[in-house]
Amino acid sequence: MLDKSFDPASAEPHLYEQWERAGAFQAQDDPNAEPYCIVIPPPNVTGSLHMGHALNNTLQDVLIRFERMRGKSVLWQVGMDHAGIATQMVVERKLAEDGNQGRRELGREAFVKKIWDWKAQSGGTITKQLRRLGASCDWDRERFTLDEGLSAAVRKVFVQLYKEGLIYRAKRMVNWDPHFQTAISDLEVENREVNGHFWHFKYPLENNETYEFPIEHDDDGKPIKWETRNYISIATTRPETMLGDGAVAVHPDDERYAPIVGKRVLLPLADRYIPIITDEHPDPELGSGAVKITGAHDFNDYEVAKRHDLPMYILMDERGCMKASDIMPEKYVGMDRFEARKHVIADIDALGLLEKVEDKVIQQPTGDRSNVAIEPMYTDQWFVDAQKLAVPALAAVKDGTTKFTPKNWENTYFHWMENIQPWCVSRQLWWGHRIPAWFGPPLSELGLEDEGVSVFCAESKEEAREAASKFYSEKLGREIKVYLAKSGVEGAGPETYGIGTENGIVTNVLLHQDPDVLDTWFSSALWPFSTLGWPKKTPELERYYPTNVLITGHDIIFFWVARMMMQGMHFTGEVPFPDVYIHGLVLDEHGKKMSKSKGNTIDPLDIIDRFGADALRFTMTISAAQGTNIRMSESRVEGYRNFGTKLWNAARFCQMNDCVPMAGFDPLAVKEPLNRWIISEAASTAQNVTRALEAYRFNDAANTLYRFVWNTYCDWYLELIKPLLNGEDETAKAETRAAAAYALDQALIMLHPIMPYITEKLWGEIAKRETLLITAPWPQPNADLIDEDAQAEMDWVIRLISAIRSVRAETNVPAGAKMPLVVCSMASEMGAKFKRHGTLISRLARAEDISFADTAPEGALQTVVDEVTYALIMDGAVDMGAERKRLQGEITKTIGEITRIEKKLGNEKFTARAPAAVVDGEREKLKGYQAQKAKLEEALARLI
RNA sequence: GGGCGAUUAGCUCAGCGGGAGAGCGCCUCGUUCACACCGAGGAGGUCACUGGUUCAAUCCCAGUAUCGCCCA
Repeated sequence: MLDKSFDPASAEPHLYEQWERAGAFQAQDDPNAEPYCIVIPPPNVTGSLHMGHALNNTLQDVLIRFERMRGKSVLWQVGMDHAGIATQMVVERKLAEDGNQGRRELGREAFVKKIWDWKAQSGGTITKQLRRLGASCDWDRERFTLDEGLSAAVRKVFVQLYKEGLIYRAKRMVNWDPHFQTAISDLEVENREVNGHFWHFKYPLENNETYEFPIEHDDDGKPIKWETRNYISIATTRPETMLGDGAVAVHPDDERYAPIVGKRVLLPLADRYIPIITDEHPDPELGSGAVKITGAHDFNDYEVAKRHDLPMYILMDERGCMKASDIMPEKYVGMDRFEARKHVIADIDALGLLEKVEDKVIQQPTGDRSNVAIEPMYTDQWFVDAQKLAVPALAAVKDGTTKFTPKNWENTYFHWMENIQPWCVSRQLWWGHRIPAWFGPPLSELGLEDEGVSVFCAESKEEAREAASKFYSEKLGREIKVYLAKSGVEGAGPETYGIGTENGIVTNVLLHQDPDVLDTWFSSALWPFSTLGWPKKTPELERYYPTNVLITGHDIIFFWVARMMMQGMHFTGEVPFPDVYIHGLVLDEHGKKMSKSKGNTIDPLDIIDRFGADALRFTMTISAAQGTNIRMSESRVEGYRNFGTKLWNAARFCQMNDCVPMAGFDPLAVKEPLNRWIISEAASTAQNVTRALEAYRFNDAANTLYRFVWNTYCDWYLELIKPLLNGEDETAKAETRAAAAYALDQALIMLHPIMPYITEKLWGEIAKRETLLITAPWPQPNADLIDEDAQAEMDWVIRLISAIRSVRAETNVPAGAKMPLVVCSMASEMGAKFKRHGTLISRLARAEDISFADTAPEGALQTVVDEVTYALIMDGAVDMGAERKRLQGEITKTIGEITRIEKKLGNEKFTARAPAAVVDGEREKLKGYQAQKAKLEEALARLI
């Protein structure tokens, strides 16, 4: 006997173990089974389960379990990424908390070892949490982006792209994070609105020259008043960068400055002269129309500086502190950039050159992890030529090889891909894939004529050494030995090479590997094929690539989807997946993004603890309507927990009534209309759920099941079979028991992908089974199981019972009172129907002594169903006022319908142009309503 | 400034060219042995606004308003 309700806390771990022990999560070997594969969006090794993961992984698991039950050979490829910045940050913080040496004191090797130690101990929390959610991924194939296999894939990709010219090293503007002291990509920068200032400075003209500057204009915009100026006015939101100005630019059409274009101004504080140039970049309408150009510290200025060949003065070091150089005034050296800002402003003011200060809301580029202001910096970095890789990736979505669901996200993808920028992939971190590039001495250092660095990209040290040896030997015309510097040397870089001489002749060189690592997303981009074994031609790669669908949130379309598309197509020649399903975000009850700083996060594990994983999963699934975000509310989860309990109790009822699955039960051989009906309902539910899941319509699938279980099976079927089970007809009883068990099984099977725990538990509890539910076969579509006659008949029974209950309730008949029922029809068909269903109508509607007559007796309660009047005879006082009001209300409603349809049918254009089926349908409806109205009016007339 | 989305019952949301739906909440009644994490019945909506297309618009199109997200 089942307990009164399901206890998730005690049952879930056991069930999960059972699945794992049975090897249910591993793909089958059956070569005839169709393969089905999803790769998990790899969570961070530092991560822990949040609502976004809960949604994302629930949807994946729903599909995975669904396809597994459909008999496919299913692989849910699981794993984590190493999350370069985040992990390094976590471990550095931990070292500091524990009072250990810092990263730099420890040195690279020791520090990286500490991270691995940390990973072994505390990393991967999320994988345990995914198990609690019920995720049926193949843990035996778990991968990590820093695994040897995946790292080999990274090296191969890097080297090949380098050889193809699609990866290059260049000095360019990048987003520099002064906190983490690394470059980051555009995508890792958030533009946040902050209250800042606009400082207006005067830059005096050389030799105290002057010009006439218009200060008043007439209505046509013509200048009418001028003043004599010996300076040009510029405005900036970052005053400290003025120390690195290379020019002042004005728009070529800006006549105000025409007289001074080509002249020079004195850059205050720096005491340098810089030219006034013209460029399209300055907007004459904005500020003074003149713009200072700091080529090495601003993206726009950088473009201007390049166009005009202006010098790029690098002002700061990696921490964002002013750095000693030829152009840096001594007093600012070593100051933090914000400290320097204060001093620059004060010093300009002291010179009388501070014109004014405005308050201004500015877009502050901010590191998404560090939360510090990002500094545009001119540095050497590695870049991927994303523009070229984007071409096929873009085409694949345009031509439908890969489809997004919902489709509108394709626009986002297109827009980004069409405007894609070079991707900065080098990071000045220690945790990640070390860039497989080795630097040697430039040829200029070896007495040969050549500019630039000598770099050797190779998949291994040996290959790098070989390539370098060949290179130098050929160039110098003699055998040159190549040595590799020990890795982990602090401060090493491209300039750290060595030249060995014997007797003044170069005989050997020392190479040094690039100290930087690659962006984590560089390895994540390879995930769909690197996890399957690429570059090796493994059976898994052969079988499961391209994968079937990628499920993710829209926030990483750029970060990940686009990059997987690019790398996948470039290296495998195929798209990584034909479908991309983009789900919404999980928001709090008030529609706000959840965030730790807001304190509005809901912990999925807490929800699981309180309501069970199934309730959380059902909530996620039924809320996942395409194109919508999910507002998470506890009452919703509670409601679906209740749904589980409802299912549980239905099973309990079955158990109490010996409704156990019968071997060899043939649903097609069933006789009782009631049973034919529930089988038919189950079949159409199967059809609808299958279609919904195939189309990623998760909410439809869940809704269909909810209604089938609660509204059809529990509310009606189980109630309707009670009289039968208590009856005398043993044949009918046996059939009903088997049918009830069959329909329950169908519900368990179909609910399993969404609510795996409770369904598996019931599956095992209510009968001896040959297999676990997780591997039970999904219902095959079978049109023969749909019985429209049975559906129509039971629909009538239900509507009749509802109508009688409604009359009783509205006329305040005591709930327990039994009333004689008079069916006002002498049709033989009606008699037959009541012969079949009279007993259960009696029981469920609390009617007795069913009789047939031409007309209703006086003073009875009446209701009309399908044009037949049913009279309930009251014993004692009837609330006739209530009854009159009720009938009058129904008549009014019916007249409303009649009027509406008559108006429609009265429209000649409607009857002429609307499809015949629609017109006929309307005529039928009209007839029905008219008959009903007549019956209702008769009924009203019969009331005293 | 550009793009995308939302506006439907008190709340949270589905639906989407031919009779307005669900869950929660609310009101009334009910502990008859699956379930009070329940059952029965009920109230509640000019489907944001303005135009247009159509025989027919909550649904398609255009515009307006408000809100949200993304990009610059």
